Amino acid sequence: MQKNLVIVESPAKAKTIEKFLGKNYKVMSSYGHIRDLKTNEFSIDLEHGYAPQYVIPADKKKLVTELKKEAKESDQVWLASDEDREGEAISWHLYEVLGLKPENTKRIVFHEITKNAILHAIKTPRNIDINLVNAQQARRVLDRIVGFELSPVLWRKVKPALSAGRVQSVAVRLIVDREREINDFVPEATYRVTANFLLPDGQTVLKAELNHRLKKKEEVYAFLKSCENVRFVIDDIVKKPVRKSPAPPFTTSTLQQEAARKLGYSVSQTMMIAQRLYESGFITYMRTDSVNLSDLALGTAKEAILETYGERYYKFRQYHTKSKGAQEAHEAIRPTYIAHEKIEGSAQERRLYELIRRRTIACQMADAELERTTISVAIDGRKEKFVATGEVVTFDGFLQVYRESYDDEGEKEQENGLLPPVTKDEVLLRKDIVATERFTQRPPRYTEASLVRRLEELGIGRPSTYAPTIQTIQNRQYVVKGDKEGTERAYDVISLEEDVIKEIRKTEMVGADRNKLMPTDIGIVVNDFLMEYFPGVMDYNFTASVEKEFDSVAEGKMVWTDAIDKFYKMFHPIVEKAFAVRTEHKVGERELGIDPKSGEPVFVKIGRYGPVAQIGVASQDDKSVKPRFATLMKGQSIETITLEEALRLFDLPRTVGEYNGKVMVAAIGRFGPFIRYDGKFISIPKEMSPLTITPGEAIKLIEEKRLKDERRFVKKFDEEPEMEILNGRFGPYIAYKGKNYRIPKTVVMPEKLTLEECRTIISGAEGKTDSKKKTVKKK
DNA sequence: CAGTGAGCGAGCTTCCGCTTGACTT
Repeated sequence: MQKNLVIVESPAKAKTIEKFLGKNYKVMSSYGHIRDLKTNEFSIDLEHGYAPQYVIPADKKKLVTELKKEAKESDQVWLASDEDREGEAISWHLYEVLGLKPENTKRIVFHEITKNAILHAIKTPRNIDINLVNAQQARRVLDRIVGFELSPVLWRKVKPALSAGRVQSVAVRLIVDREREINDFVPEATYRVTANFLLPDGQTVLKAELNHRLKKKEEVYAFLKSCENVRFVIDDIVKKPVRKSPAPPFTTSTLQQEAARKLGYSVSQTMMIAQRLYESGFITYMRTDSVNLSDLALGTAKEAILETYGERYYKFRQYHTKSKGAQEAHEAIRPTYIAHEKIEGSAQERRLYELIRRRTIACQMADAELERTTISVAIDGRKEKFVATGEVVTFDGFLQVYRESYDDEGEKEQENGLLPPVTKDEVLLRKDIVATERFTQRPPRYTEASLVRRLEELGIGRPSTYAPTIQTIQNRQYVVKGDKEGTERAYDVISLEEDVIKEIRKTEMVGADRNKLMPTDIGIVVNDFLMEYFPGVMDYNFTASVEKEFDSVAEGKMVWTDAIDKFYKMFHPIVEKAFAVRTEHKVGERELGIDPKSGEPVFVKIGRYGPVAQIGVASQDDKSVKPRFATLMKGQSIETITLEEALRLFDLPRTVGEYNGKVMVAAIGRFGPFIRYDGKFISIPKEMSPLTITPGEAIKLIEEKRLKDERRFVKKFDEEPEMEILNGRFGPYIAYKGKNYRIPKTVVMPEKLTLEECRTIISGAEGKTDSKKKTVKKK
């Protein structure tokens, strides 16, 4: 029989707040939105001013009934969802659905979860801001219109079950555009000239680089020639102090980036681990775009720094969120108790916590101070100079705790540390001068985290959607995360040593990539199609420009349905037009030529299940005339495949030969190329092709597989037939009731494990969370 | 993480933002 009911968005938050408010307050959570448009219908009434048709999702019904009951029994209901557009809408939906009355409903907001902040909020309630709510409705309705009108166009023109949307389609475009930039990239070569000089002591070496790059080989020869018999003199020594400041505290996006670079976590992994830290009360909320720190956090960070590092290392800093739309609904991501150096939890949780803690502390620490020394060496008779730069940390400051990582690390030239002591006009002895051919770098492919950074820069997507968006574009097979083989490239090294000029040719590997996002054929075709018909929605500034409209709505300067009407009147006719375009062929289809055997045309296109080659066309009249199909191989693209390559695909399945009286057949299946032999399937490694594999190679694969299968069974238990010890790709493991368990490294001889020991291993593993992977849906 | 193994003429599909679910017989 409480007097007051407070409703917040997150249950973890509810738990903490309840402690501050005492007996007269009950705090409950709405678990985000409690109402939304129907999931499988358009749900916007175009005839009646774009009226949204909201429903309570099935999994929220129980919760809503409970909230209703509690609200009825309370004298006063406090709607305490976040202070941003979505939060305001959540409060409004609660108000409507729970049937609340104005006289006993109050809207409150607080920016940090402390007793003071909450008590202050209770003292200063306000009403629901209907303009802000309407801005959210406009956002929601626009996204539904874009998504549910574009997707069906793709089903018709490209492939069933595809999707398009304001956020995901632009994310795909970024990746497609980048891949094209990479394809079109022409590296330019220049010569980078470095020299090693001996100081007068005859021992110390000074390494310096020429202050400009040479373009042509003839220039290099001329330059080296001119260096043969000249004096090199220390021309200038400049020392300059440099300061470096710490990075701001973490937001969702920067946390995702740093966790990827420093800990190797994927974007969704980071979010799952952070969620657990949040629920355990170790960190503040993990979905935020704010870099703001509460006074409490600033104070405790100061204490921790003063205690551990001393006054010299402390500096008060306040960060402000730059992005315009940011509402500062939450704080930055930080430890709840900064004094806690370590936490209990899995190794992953501890590492992420430590990262967050270090970043938070570092941002309240003093600048690092460095001294940068630049030494220039004059060449008699030339105006170019050799330059050596070195940086020495004179005061480490925040660097003692945290060093930010960058994506292009390792590509940068190594910087010198301390330079040897030299004096002006000192004459140096030339050891050698080396000119190395260097090439300009192609733009980098996106990683999950760098894509998030780019989306955030463009103001597209929100902290809660970065990870799901990246999942969606991979689920739709617009984009794959994968590796790319590098190619070999030759470069010249021309050197002057003693009085001899020598030229040698070396090779290096370039362009190799690991775990990067690359567009698929489907992604490219869909992107190009959308770019042709819907350039407005695909524009990188589309979100920014509609956000401006939503802002006007939020400020009460515009009626939300007018904003939608303006957009719809422009957008819908284009959808109609895109539908109406009669195409003989599928979007993205390409005719390669004529099959010499049948005289029929050969096409490549996006088929029902992905890229496919086709010989002949279906006949309208004669149903028996059927085209033939063959799936493209991994690495082949409908953009680049040739007629010959396409025709070869129709050689599969192909009889490779016989072995022990049974045939070996090569083909491509769901998981790539394989050999079928004696009712078994053996994968063909990617160095070989099913088109060219020889009987000898196939037999070798079959024998290897046979050997592996024999070694697969390590041990069985008669008393427990479901318990088995097996050899897998990653060594021995225990299989039990459809689940697999790792055998600890401390076990040297797995075959000696007893049933009891196996059980202990399993019960030990059960305690931890095991990420269950969903198998590909069949049928 | 731990083994899988097609098809291409009609059944269904889809958006973006909030938030964490977890059962009865």
